[in-house]
Amino acid sequence: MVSEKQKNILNFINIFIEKNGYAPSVREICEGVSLKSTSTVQYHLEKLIQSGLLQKNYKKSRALTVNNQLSNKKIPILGEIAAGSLLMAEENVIGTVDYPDTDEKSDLFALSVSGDSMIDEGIHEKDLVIINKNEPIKNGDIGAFLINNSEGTIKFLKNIQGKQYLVPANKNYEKIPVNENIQPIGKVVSLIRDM
Amino acid sequence: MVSEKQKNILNFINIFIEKNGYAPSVREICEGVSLKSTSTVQYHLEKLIQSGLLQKNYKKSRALTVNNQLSNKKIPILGEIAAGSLLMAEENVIGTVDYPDTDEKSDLFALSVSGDSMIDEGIHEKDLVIINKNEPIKNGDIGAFLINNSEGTIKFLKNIQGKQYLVPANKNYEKIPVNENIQPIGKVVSLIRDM
DNA sequence: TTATTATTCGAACATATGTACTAATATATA
DNA sequence: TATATATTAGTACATATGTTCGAATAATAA
Repeated sequence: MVSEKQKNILNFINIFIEKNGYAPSVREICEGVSLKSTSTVQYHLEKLIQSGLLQKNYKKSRALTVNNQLSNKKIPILGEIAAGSLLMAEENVIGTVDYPDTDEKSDLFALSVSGDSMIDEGIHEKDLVIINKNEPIKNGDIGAFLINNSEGTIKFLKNIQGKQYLVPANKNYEKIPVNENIQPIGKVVSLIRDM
Repeated sequence: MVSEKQKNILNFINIFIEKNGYAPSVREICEGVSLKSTSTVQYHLEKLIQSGLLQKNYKKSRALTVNNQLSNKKIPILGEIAAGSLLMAEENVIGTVDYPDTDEKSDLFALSVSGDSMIDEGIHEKDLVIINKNEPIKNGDIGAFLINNSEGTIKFLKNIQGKQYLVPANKNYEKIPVNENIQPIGKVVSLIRDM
């Protein structure tokens, strides 16, 4: 529905606002996206408005607002996972990380990776993994699990010959059969590494 | 230094922006703070600018920005790197990513990783790497480089026996001696992977 | 092919908007 | 008191800016 040029324009507006603090004029958009005519821009703006991606105020200068409902929210970073039910207790929050809020229903938190059991998947020690507690861990997904109500871990969830296993991505570790001592926390949805 | 009326105006501008997403015009400020003349508003705006509380762009409509420093900024995601000097051209921007703005002097952009030359460092295809153009790439750092003014790549920068090399993290690739065809872009400061 | 839709341009128009200038009034300062 | 500074208003001007219209071209569907 929205063409490449329209996405291009939307991006330009976004970046312009971010850089300048106010929206670009029609003619500034012209320059920014290599269009010669203001009416062409007008045309695309109408399209973007119809698509609900942009809002405009009739006859007002620079009165554009982009529908970035994707505001950012601060996600708690948990340190040690003490006990299952106390998972989100304030005592365990060691920091926050900014993360774009994509989904209203998602319940996110971050965990600092310890150990190298997922090294072959490019998940390193001290990487920050974002976990969505509301997203189920499906076969083949990487998820966060609580073992014996005390130890938190990141592993693949895999179905092998009808049985479920937590599978590491490291030949030096063994897979762990899923039993009543293993409690799923949520799916790993993102990874952040600062270097 | 700043009078009540000026605080009043600043407050009105702040609320207006919060409500509408763009700054008010001079005449809208007139109405908002019960002043009859645009020149009176102009007068107060000058005062506020002198006090460093407001910024304005000469002759541009609604180009007011209040000095409220925000924590997050949108970083452009570049697609193909066409040619060296065109690196940041709007045509190449394929999206934006939210990232906490840590440093005023940093000039950040994001690049989607293509290829597997850094796989042993846990940098996968389609990972997003954040690059700071203003941070020099030191020995042992991972940096972004432009080869032959056409191809962008992520590699280790390593000093081996007095010579500089771009070193991949993959046994299947060879290291590349740094010469005039290789142009550093910036240091890789972060990695984001969505799963 | 023909018809339809999407995209682009140029030119002109109407006005929203920032700016400049002068003057009047209040408020402080000497 | 006189003098300077702060604040407000009115008017007019220049132009930055959104909008409209008509037409040409490109892309797509029928």
